[in-house]
Amino acid sequence: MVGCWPPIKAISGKNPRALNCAQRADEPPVSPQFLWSDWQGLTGWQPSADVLAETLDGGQAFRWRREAVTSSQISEIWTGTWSGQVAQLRLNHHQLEWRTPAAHYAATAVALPRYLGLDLDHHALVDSLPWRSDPHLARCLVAFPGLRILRQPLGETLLGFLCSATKQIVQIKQMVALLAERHGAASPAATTLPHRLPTWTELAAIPEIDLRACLLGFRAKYIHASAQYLASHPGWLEETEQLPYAAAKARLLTLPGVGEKVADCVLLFGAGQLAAFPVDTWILQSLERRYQLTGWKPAQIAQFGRAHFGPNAGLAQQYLFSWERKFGRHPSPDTAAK
DNA sequence: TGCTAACCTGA
DNA sequence: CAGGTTAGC
Repeated sequence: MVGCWPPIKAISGKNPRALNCAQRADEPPVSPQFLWSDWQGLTGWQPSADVLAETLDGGQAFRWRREAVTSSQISEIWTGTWSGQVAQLRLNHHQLEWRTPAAHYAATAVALPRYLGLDLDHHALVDSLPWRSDPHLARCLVAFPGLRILRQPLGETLLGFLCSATKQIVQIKQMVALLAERHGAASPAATTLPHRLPTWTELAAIPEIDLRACLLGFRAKYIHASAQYLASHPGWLEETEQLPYAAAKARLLTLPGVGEKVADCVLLFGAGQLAAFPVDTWILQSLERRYQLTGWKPAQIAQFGRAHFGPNAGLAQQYLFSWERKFGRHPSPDTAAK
């Protein structure tokens, strides 16, 4: 079973900022009260509900949860966590708003925009893609306006994608939720908030059998072995993060369980390396169907992707990926247009 | 820059 | 069968 966060009770009501509001005597002492900050507007990004969902829950990250809200004009709230941060996001009349446990406000106010990639000139990045000469790419860009590449912590991203082999997003989310719940530190703000993911040092101390108990299957062996390596090489991930794309990828590929696809995902979503072009089955399918690259092998597709889409190929990849998942479920002999 | 099966588990 | 990697032809 996966734990039930975020706590529904904690979401209700208005801004619980009244610090002088004494805790009621009939409230259970087992649920330590914490205060959410006021909702704050986020500038620099105005995604639709669909694009917000695709960004948070489209396979880049595995620790965001959507909750339906019935009692107001807001239809849903996303709760996510990374590093020591917990944040909620909502769309209020096209305005993206966020809040965090009040005690974390200052840190999250800095960390959230970076996590969402809002410190980058997204328009310029998209404009650098060859959409003028590529009608399918142009169609993908229009279909998901403002879709972002997240900038997640490298170590957590690595863990998530070590879980990802032949698994769907829901299952990966379940694995990392179990890892966090059973082996990660509780949030200092409240027991009802999601735990952190275990650090690689913590993971190294977990017997493989206990990892398997988190539904990891054969992936437990890879995570266990990678954890042994990382625990005995302090600073290895931090150094990897500083390297240029090719060198960083070569290093990641030495970890057990990390192949081409996982390495590129980790670098794209966990290190801001927009040159990384992960080739999974969706991208294989996309380039085969939309670019007539029938029969090309993953390595060839990757080479084509980097050459055709350029230094920000990873951004293009995310649009193609999202489009294929949403619209490409069944083959369509579409735009053979050149 | 070959190719294929085995690897765990459950939506 | 699933958003892959690895061992072993």
